Amino acid sequence: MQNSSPLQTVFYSIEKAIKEYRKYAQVSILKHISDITLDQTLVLMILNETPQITQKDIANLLYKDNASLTRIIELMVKKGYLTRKKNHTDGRRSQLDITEKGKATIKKLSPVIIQNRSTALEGLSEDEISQLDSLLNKITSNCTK
Amino acid sequence: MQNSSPLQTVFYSIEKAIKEYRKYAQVSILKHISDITLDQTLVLMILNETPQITQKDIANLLYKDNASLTRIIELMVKKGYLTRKKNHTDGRRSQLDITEKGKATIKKLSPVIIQNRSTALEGLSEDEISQLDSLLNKITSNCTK
DNA sequence: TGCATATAGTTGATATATCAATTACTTTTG
DNA sequence: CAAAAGTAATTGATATATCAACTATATGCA
Repeated sequence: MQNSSPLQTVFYSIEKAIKEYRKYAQVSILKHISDITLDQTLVLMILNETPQITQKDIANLLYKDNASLTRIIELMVKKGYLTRKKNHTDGRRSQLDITEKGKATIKKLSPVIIQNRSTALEGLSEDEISQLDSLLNKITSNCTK
Repeated sequence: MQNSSPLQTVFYSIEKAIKEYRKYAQVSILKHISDITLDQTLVLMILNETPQITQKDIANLLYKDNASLTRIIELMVKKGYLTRKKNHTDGRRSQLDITEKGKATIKKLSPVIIQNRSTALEGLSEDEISQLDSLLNKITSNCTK
């Protein structure tokens, strides 16, 4: 890795892989629902599994900034996927609830997401996937300590 | 991989790794130069190696949209890292030239970028890095065909 | 209790991502 | 050569990323 060229490093491969996956996933989502993004879909799925979760924790799960989450949620409320009100026991929190439209969307898109992932991982064995995961986690940990 | 949970997939590890790397790299760049981003630095380095390159090709190298590149270049011109004029032989192209400020920046930041990468890859063998690369490329190829 | 500190979320400013439409120019081809 | 097709870059619109400052509320501890 003593290549001083700005390119040809594994970081470009990482960028490329995640961008192509996101692009592919977005296109495949849009074949079913025309006004939702991949991230918004993931927010729906997370809320569906963990209804009491805070925006902060959703942000952490998706590796997003709180500010980004605020705006993503805003759009989702505006488009009728969610409602937002204050939490009774803790006035700082928002209580996010999935609307009927949101529920229908989850039903429609969950299998799409699963299918996308499995397409993207075609030809990789379980061992390879777990090694990939572990190598990536090493990089993450090198960058965060 | 038959987990229907939106989380716990390798895609999150990919996102996380690249985001943490970019964050780490950006912080380390800002210790040396206060008004430049990682992407802008990479544009400088690419231009330095390939002075005649088009914006389109820079965009392809960095996996960015042409529109993004236009705006990144705009900011770099505004901040005095580059100049832009029309190419004589092909009027559609821009001729981008690195200013003295840009050259000084490359000199200062090239070793920083290399150091960042090597820190991020600490503890990974060459074999592991090339396996990581190859697994990521499989994902990319699954998503693009 | 009462203040310091911590936490959840918002807002502003700026940078980037993405798609579609458009401009300006070039190349191809009939 | 002229029209058609292709290419490089820009622009507009919208979504997201990121940092810093801020608001509102909650909690810890003297």
